[in-house]
Amino acid sequence: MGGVGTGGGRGGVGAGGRAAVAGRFGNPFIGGGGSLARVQTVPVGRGVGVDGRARRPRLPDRRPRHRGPPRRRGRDGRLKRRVPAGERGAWAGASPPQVAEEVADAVDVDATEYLARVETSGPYVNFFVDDAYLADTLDAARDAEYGRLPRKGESVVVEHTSANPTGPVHVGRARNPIVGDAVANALEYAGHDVDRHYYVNDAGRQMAIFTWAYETFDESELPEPAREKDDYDLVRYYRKGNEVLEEGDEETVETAEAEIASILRGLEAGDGATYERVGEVIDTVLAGMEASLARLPAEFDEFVRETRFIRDGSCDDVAERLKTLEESALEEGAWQVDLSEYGYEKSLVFLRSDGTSLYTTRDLAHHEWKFDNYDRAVTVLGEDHKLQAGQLQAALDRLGNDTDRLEDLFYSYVNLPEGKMSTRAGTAVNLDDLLDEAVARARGEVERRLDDRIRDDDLTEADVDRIARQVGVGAVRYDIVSKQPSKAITFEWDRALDFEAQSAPYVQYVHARCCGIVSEAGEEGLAPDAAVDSATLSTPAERDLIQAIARFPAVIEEAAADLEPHRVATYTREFAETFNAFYRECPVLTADDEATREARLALVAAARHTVANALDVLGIEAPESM
RNA sequence: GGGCGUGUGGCCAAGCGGAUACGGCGAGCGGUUCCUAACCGCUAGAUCGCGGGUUCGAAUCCCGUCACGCCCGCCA
Repeated sequence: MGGVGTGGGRGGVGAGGRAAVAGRFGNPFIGGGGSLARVQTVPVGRGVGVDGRARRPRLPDRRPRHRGPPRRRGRDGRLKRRVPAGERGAWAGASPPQVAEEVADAVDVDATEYLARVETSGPYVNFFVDDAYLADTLDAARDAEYGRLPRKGESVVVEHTSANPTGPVHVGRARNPIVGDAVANALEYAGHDVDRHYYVNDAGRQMAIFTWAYETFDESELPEPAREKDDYDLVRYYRKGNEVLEEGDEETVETAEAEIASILRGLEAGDGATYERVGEVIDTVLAGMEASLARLPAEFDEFVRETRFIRDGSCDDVAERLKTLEESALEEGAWQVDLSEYGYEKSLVFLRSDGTSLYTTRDLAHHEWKFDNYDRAVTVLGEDHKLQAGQLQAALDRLGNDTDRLEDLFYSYVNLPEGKMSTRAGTAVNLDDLLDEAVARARGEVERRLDDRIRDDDLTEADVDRIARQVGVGAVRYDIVSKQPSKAITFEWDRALDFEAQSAPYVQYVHARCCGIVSEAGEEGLAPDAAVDSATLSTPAERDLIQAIARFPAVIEEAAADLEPHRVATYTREFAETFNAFYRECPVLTADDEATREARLALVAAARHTVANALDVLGIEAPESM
């Protein structure tokens, strides 16, 4: 069991270990790596030594397990950390309660910066923070950038989506851009230098089919496009092409296959004219897909083309190096490498008998290029790519790369109740349609609520548009990003577009409430930046809210380190619940005395920054009114 | 057949070695002269797929089993 207070996972710790250290407890901007570093949420007994000073645990060899917030809080509203004492190890033989006592006794509260007291409760050791911790949290969250961790000086490339440019982006794959974008955001917030890449498969058979079909069929043979957009226009050729290949007569198929093969050979040979033909199709479709993804919004720093690695010779280089391996062999004219030492039964073919490369061969060159340009590489992939990704990693390792720098994040596909979505078969729900429907339904909600609106802020038509878009798109993203990627999702309109609790609007509403309070305060000449005595904030609801704010940087750190953006979504939901309790119980502008008004206003401002940035990580807009 | 993943109240779902399993939807009841009710409170509903095991302690780890999904191409 690891020490919770220390960095743990591969995310590393910030300068001086401050970020992660204080982060487990809450806030990386406060604490200075001092006292909080000694506060641990650790089952005592394993790995944590209580020496004379009893405050410096060993670094864990595994990632910490106790990451969550304290579920229970002290009646006084102070932070309690549960520390179950037990397991075997240093205290073998001692009962958990005894160990807890020893640990509690060994902690010198006076020597810490933020600890008020330490208590035991059966096998648990609870640590309580003092007012200084709350005050410093409030202070740190005054910054609109609250939650952004210190720069780590480490570059990461996040490759996501990378859907073949065969047609409009559909919902079956929508998890990829949404999760990928959120992971990239989380890494950025955690202090990494992030680039977002879309890897374009422009060298495969699919694209050759597409190009042949585009050049062969006439528009008059095709149905009307579903939408006046280039990707919808061109996908008709792709579908028609596949249909002919599957159902056409022998002669037609033969001719087509000859043309397709010639296109593939042209690409492999680096033939300029072929590149131009294929490029025209790809550029057109990709531009359409890019526009759809931008609505999420998911944007990319670079579209990396597969053919690039053929043209620059690096794919050949990889193949040549693979050939020299002991495990490689020429079988029936095709080169393959035996990866059984990595647990893969079947050999990986890296050169066809006609000498052309395969997808994985090019991807090997692609990844070595990533290693040359970045410290780490993260790839978001559908679960059907697991085997291929594993073989890729094994081959990369065999070629002498440090594959610890490579991490994959897999997600299950979104399916329809009646089965899979397919571009080719045209059975998919397109992302554009989902977003349109989401915005339309959101608009309906906005208009329905317009009548019984208490707030007198006269929403304009533009405001209604804005809110409908923010809420509609946000709901779609939240629905997807809030779930563990490994779990399968069955797409149902009503479920995906539920604006009730536990959805984006629920959280967005909290932000709008914060903004409403701050702006109204401004009208009364009250700014949220007065010096605040945190002792003024003494009710449980206020304390809980400060603690929720304090947790945010740790949530970022963990979501980034573990590539689990859904944790940020869970956090936003819990945060919203905590804020709403505060909202219900603690009037801000109408508070009894001036000191309370100012202190609560500062708290609202801090909450606003927190929820705005948490939503930002998820790629969801934070409306100032709704 | 083998590999990987998933299985938590009627439905969705968090938690993934620790204190009475977080929430939502749906069901029932209640709350708005007061900073936005896209909100809040209360009630009912869970042998955490099933069977073993490890542990002071298991939804969480191990073994087995069942169900569902994905994968096992000189496709991508």
